[in-house]
Amino acid sequence: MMRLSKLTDYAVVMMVHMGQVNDLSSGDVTFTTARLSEDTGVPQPTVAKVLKGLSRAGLLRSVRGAQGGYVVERTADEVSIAEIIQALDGPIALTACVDGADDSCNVENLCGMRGNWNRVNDAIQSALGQVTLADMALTPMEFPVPDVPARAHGQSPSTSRGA
Amino acid sequence: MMRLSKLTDYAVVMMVHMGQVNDLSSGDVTFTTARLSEDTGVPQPTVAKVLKGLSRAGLLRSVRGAQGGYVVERTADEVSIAEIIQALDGPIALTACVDGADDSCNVENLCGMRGNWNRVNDAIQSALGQVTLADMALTPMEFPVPDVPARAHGQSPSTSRGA
DNA sequence: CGAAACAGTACCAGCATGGTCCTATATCTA
DNA sequence: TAGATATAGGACCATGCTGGTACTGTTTCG
Repeated sequence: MMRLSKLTDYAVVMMVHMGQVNDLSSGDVTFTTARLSEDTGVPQPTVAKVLKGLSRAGLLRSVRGAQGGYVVERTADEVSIAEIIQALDGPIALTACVDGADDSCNVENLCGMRGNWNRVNDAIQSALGQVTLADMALTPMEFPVPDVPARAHGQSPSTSRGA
Repeated sequence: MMRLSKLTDYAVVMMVHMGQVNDLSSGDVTFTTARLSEDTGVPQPTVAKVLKGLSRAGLLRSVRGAQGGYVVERTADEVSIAEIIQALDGPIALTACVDGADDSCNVENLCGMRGNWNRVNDAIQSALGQVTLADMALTPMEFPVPDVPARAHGQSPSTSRGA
């Protein structure tokens, strides 16, 4: 469930990547979509689409023209996952019964309790808001997840294609 | 983003409804899909599909044969939104890079940090786990949302077709 | 034995997502 | 100034998933 879009996934990856490169160069590196495409393996047009969204949301600054590209505006610990998600997938809303829902809610019988979804959304929003890019950049493999498929509630990092 | 499936939405509505009816009758009422369809306005086959999932997950008990139907197994405050979501939409996993992803992750370059999505998922899981059906059943209309379309981040209880 | 009601599966339509392409615009360099 | 570079913005199409339906089987009551 709640499979967030690939675009968002890419976005996080790219933001983390840019942050890391930026760190090494200790300066504001300008990334072209071409370079990011190489670095990540994501096709160039798609990279463009992702970065466009991020830039529109203010997470990146775009520099047009020759020698142009994208520049990160904030450090990794200043950007939350929630922001990235919202930048690409729109507002965090769990139910389909959001404002635009003209005729979705004509099933009056089952509405009436719908407003309470807000609190669910808030909970999620807050949860996502607490995870920053810096968290996502933490040591890739050095996790307390041995190769034993612990599976608390599903899903181990990479192994588990066995199923 | 993260639009959870309608099925899940229906599920929550039905669970809440059954809980309320159960409360009034102070007993274990047996609900047929036909009745729930009437009560909620959701087409019968769809109701069946939803309840089947819930029953398979152990949230409901099914009684086959004549006079059969579905019976709620737990009270509203014992069932979390997370459980319902998982019952219908599968495990709560935000990224597409979950276990079954054989070739999604062959873009090795961008993987390596993917494991960290787990913590995000955990955060969400925990957030959703704290909201119970009882919470969702709270006073439908008595919310600090007047009839002015305030729309903080969308969605007012029942009005909203006005748009 | 027949009716009622769930179980399971297969099937189809609609729609959002993901990805591509094209054109316009801005900037740098020669 | 002219050309090259690179983003901005939007349109466009294909794929896959979701939502919904129908059909058949199985269980239980009367």
